[in-house]
Amino acid sequence: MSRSVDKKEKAARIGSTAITVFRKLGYHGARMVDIAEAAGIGKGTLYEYFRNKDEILRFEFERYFAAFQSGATAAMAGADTPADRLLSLVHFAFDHVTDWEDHCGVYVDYFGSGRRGEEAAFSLANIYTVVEDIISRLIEEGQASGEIDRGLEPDATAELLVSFFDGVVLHGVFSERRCKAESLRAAALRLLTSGVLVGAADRRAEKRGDERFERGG
Amino acid sequence: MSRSVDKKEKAARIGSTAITVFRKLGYHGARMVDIAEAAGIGKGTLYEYFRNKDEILRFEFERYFAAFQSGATAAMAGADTPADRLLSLVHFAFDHVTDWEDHCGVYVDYFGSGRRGEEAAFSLANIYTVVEDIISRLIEEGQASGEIDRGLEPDATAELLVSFFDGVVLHGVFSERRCKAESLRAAALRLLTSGVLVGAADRRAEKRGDERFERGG
Amino acid sequence: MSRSVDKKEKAARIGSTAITVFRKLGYHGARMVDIAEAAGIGKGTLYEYFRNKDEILRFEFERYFAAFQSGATAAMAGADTPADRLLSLVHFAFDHVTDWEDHCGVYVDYFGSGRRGEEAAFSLANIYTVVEDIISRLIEEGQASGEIDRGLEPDATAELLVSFFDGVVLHGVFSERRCKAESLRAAALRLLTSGVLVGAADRRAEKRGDERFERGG
Amino acid sequence: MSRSVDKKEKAARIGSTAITVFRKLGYHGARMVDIAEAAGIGKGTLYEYFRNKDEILRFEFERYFAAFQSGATAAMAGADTPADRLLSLVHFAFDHVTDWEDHCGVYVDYFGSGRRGEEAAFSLANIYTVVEDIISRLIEEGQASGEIDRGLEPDATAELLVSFFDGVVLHGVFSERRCKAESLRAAALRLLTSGVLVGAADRRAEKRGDERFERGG
DNA sequence: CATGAATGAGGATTCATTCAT
DNA sequence: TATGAATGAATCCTCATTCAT
Repeated sequence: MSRSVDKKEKAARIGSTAITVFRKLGYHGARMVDIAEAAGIGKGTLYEYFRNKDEILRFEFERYFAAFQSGATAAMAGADTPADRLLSLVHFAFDHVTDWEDHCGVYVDYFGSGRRGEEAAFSLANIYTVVEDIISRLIEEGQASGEIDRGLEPDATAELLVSFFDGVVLHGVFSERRCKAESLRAAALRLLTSGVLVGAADRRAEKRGDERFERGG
Repeated sequence: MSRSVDKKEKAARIGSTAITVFRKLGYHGARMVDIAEAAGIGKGTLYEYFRNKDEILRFEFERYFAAFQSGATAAMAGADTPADRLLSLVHFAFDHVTDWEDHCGVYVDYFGSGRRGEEAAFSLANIYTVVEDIISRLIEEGQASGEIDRGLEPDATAELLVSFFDGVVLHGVFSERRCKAESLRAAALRLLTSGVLVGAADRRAEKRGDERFERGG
Repeated sequence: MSRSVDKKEKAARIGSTAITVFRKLGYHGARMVDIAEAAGIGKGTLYEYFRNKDEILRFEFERYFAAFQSGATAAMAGADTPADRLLSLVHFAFDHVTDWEDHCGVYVDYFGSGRRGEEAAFSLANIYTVVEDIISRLIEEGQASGEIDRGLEPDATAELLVSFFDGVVLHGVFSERRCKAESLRAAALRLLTSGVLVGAADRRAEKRGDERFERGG
Repeated sequence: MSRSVDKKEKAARIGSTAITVFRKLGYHGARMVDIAEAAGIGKGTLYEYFRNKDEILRFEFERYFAAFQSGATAAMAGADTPADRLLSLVHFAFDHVTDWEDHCGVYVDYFGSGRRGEEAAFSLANIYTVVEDIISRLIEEGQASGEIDRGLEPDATAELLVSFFDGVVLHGVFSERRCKAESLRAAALRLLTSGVLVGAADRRAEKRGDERFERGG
């Protein structure tokens, strides 16, 4: 048993190191030796813990995915209304990206290489489906309870929100960030809740005012 | 003069083909032979038109970048107010992604491989800077004219918008799109203009109402 | 520790084999596979010991150069007068060429390819400078002690002697030798000591006789 | 006829240019394009005048060889005694190297690549045989007439002299010359005629004196 | 368990040569 | 005759993976 624990722990340490290396050198650019050296072990030892290069990434991706799922679940559990749950989710997403920054960068590199339909269980498409479904349902609930704009198409909006989130990740990977994470998060929340344009919000508010009259009438 | 060949045009044809191949096989996965075969030429001929694999991508990236710049400029030129220009830009961005879909996919793959500060002239960071500056100024103008929410921090919002846009691109690369591009675009525009939450828009509208009284008073 | 291999020794064995291959096929004509096969190892293994083709030659050249230097030093150490040292040096040079025959042949091939000023530390020019300086000084000493003809210009003679030596090497490379090494060496020594022409030696001897008289008088 | 003259002349011009290029870039390093460009013609045109890269060198080598032969013959024709002929030959050799410097350099490069027995008609071994035979006979004649030291083995000495000559060439190829050609030539002549060592010449002269007595007695 | 020496499949790139114009 | 576009054979080198110790 203790042996098995040791092995797992060492695999975790290696995997974690590997991500750092992948991040710096790119998945393709990183050689097995680089990882081994960074982990302070021999090249051959790597293969005692992982079948091959891909396997290391899969291992880490699983951790990443699991952390996302449990974190997202927890975030939503702490909120009452659908809208709050949505905002909590966004907050969590920002935190998650910060905590798993290197991972995110690596996945852009790795999954970006047109490997699309390769394996259902091991792809971002997978995580997307899960999250988009959650958000879509959240939106529907929010629309039912009147908290969320009924004019939005739940599926499209969900996909869009996830896309936006990806974009924030991607942007950090592609270019040095110019603004601080905090002001970015603030802008994101403000934008998501009330949009950019003053006129549009007004018009909608007015329209809704009319609706109330009409309904009320 | 020997066999007359329009070198410029042939280079364009090869580059275009290469992008398709890159998209399908990934930049790393695509072998020079693959590109040559796809272009219906010999392996060596490739090197008559491009110094190496990288050069092909650079060539295409330049075209992509140029198209983006001129397109964005044109889009904004056709609009009167800052807010309209912003919306035009968003519209154009969606069109651009559609027109240059393969390119976008390839760049995610290529630039994702931690090659960050390599060369100023050849990186997405470059395009980002340009666009973010434009948007930032647009927001400031919109805020000055009262069209855009003054609570938004121009720089952060600009970076965020570009990030969002990237996200939409990335999402298409990473997973098969679930919604039609049209409904996605509609959702995006609605979201950008008035946000998701009903309450927030209301609250803001009300606040502004108060301001009017105060001002008026 | 894994398979214990004396890396130093193996590198030496590979390098030595490589020289043989270079000699037979020419530096350019020899493919890495040829070397690997001759050494009884895999192509990739070569690169465990040497960064590239060039590096193999450099490695061997260093050995050759070191052997020359220590050998020349030892040869001269065993002689008393400058003239003896010079003759010892010539003897050693002949021995050296015999011992390092393949090397010499390879260097003609390698350094002959107009790569002149490439790298100070790695060129025959280097070895030449060292040797020519030694010989030049030897001649000066010999002239001072009256053993060597004072009419000779030390620098030019030194360069010439080294050139002659090179010529002997080169000749073996370019064409099958017609005479036995021994008779060649004998001829060289005779020629170096007293020249070819009878008349000249006589004339000089006579002149010197006159000088003696003049001095004596 | 004029056509044929044109062709020949152009071939000569191309060949001459090629030698310059070979000299600068090495035979292997020089690409056909380099030669074509240097000659101011198209790559394909090269093949109108020469079957292939090798052929260019052969063509030039033939010129070089012919010039050597006729020059050597003329040099010897102008001298009366064997010893004078030998000295004339040496003088001519020095002139020849100067006139055909680039050629010499190229041949070191080209023939140095272990291509030994390839083709009798096209190799330095060929030229060597011719020259060595001439010199050997010259020495025998000189020995018969008493002008040349009878202790020298004609064949070995001939081979040696040619080797020496090669050495002077080689040295110029391998390293920047330190001494002026003139002082080198002077040293060479002095060395060849009377050697380096004073004592040896004396001893020999004395010995010969004894011989005279003995013979005379 | 740990290791690193050995390996060869695989890919980018070069360049002499051909040949249609 | 002159040309340069096209070509693929040939070669260097990399690196994931194996395996003897």
